[in-house]
Amino acid sequence: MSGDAKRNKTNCLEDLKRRILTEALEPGVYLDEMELAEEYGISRPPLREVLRQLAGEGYLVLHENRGTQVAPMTHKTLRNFFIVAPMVYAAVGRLAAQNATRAQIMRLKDVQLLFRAAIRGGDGEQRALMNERFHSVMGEMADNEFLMPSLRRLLIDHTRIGMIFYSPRNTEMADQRATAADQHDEFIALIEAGDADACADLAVSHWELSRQQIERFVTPGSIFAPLGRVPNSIA
Amino acid sequence: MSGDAKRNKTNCLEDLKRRILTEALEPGVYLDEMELAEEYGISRPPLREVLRQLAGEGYLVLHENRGTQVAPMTHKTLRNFFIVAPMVYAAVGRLAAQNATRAQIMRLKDVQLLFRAAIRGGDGEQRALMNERFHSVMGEMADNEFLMPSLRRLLIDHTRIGMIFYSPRNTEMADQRATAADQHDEFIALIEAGDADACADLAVSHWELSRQQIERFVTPGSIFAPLGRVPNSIA
DNA sequence: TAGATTTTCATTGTAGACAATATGTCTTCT
DNA sequence: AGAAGACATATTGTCTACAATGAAAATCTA
Repeated sequence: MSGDAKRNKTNCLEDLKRRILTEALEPGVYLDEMELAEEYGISRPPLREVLRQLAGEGYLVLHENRGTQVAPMTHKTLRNFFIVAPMVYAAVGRLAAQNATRAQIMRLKDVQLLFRAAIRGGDGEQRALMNERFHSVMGEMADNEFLMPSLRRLLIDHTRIGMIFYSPRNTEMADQRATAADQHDEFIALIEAGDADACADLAVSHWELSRQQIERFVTPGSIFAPLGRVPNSIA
Repeated sequence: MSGDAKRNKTNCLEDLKRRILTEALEPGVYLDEMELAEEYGISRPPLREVLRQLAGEGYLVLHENRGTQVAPMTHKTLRNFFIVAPMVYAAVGRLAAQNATRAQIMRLKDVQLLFRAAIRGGDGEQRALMNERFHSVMGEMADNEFLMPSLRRLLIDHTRIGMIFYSPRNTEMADQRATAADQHDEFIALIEAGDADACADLAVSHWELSRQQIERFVTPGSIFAPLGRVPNSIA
């Protein structure tokens, strides 16, 4: 049984990411080490390594002696997101067009097919994950270890925010999804052409589309009420 | 003895960071888990947690079943650094001026005193660490969880690069250090005044100073020859 | 002697048992 | 009855021992 331990461990890592991104594990929720270890068929030490790594990548927050929490989303989170996202996305777009390899472009096209399939099928979870992967691949194209950390962090919350609002029937949102998918195709074309300026501009447009969608839902305000406040926080 | 384990663990984390930043542990070097565990008086599982965390923050690179490596610095590293640094530093400067708290400004002043003391004393290691801490505090002032990851990653290599070139006697470099210290004081003043635009501009100037210093030393080219190539790498 | 195969061994990865910390509950006292 | 303190319990953190992987050395074959 222990022969599969490593496989279980990487599966654990990927699956926890998926559950957090899709909000199957909601922001602010506390995790149980024993429970998770048993669930993934590994013991606690390697699980704890996974949790540390996920904390390092911004999926989780570790509280010493008080457990592990799925990264909370507060009102400030959204504000901060709006400040940094356009800057980083534009930079990634530019660099991706400059540095993409043939193999990466092929991967991007594959992901885009899955993305469109998810939209057609009305599968919100898969749509969110494939969108995340699309922009993650663009990040890899940019090939810059100093830009990637912030991009990764942005994509986590961008994906989670997208999951909150998803509603398959709403025609207005369906239109937005169609536009987003078309923009993805444009990304591919511009990257293949190596047109850095246009790709950076498109990244800004793509962001604007997403921003409008978010803002329309934030006005109620209730959604971003304190999800998962830290226990014993002084503030 | 096990009562101090936690203390040893945090000490281990901080000390490894210090050794990496000061290049006491050189880029590309491989670490020995047993050796480190013994050195810090903890067992391997918690040490491995520390290593995972450091990997998540960009200090280390984990190679499955083949050990842990201090993050290498290649020629491309420097190129990528030059692309992202001005963007992130400017953003941090702007946000720090907008969001800094009284307590943070006091901490910044304290760090600045230590920074100047290190320069006067000719202590290159301390100078590098206090410079890192100064900009780290500015990052905390910016108070943006999406910007911080890239800033942290930049500061790691910025500090390591700075350590390579440090020479206490060279008068030209001494002048540059004096200028840098003065700019730090300007940062403090602008942050206290809440002048975001000026603070962003200063961040760019501060970066320019550092960039010039780096470029002067990179022309030889030998320094950034492949330090710490990944074993069995396909590329 | 050169190459390929097997064996050895150092090092990483994991499991299960133990220790320490924090929270919640129950008692006790005012 | 309410609050403070001590205890009990659940959960986190750690240690020792074992398993598995990979690299290097030694052996064998052509």
